Amino acid sequence: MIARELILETVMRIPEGRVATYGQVARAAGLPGRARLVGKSLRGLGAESIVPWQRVLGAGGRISIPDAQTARLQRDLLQDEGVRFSGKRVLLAGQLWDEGLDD
DNA sequence: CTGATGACAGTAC
DNA sequence: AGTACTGCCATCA
Repeated sequence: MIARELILETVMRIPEGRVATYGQVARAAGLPGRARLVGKSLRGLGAESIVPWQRVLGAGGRISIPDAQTARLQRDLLQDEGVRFSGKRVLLAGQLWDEGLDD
């Protein structure tokens, strides 16, 4: 079983307008403690990817992308699908993905 | 094998 | 609120 596949598959289950943290995705993928592996798996994905990588955030709703360009893209994409921000952070309340029920 | 690194997370100050 | 430190784990020189 390839961890990267599990992670990408999990990220694709996040509905539009919802967000999740790296740690949460790792847990949902059955890989508790591999939050960093999630980031590693998403690194390299771009605007062309079918994977909604923009819905994955750091703890507390912070954008954890080192590249400012990509970080800005993530913010724009999220705001575009209706995700609300509080300054530099995403308001996780009411927008955090519920692993149990999709949508 | 050892040490450094990183789209993380939690805690402490 | 911002910085620092620790725990974590896969990857790589």
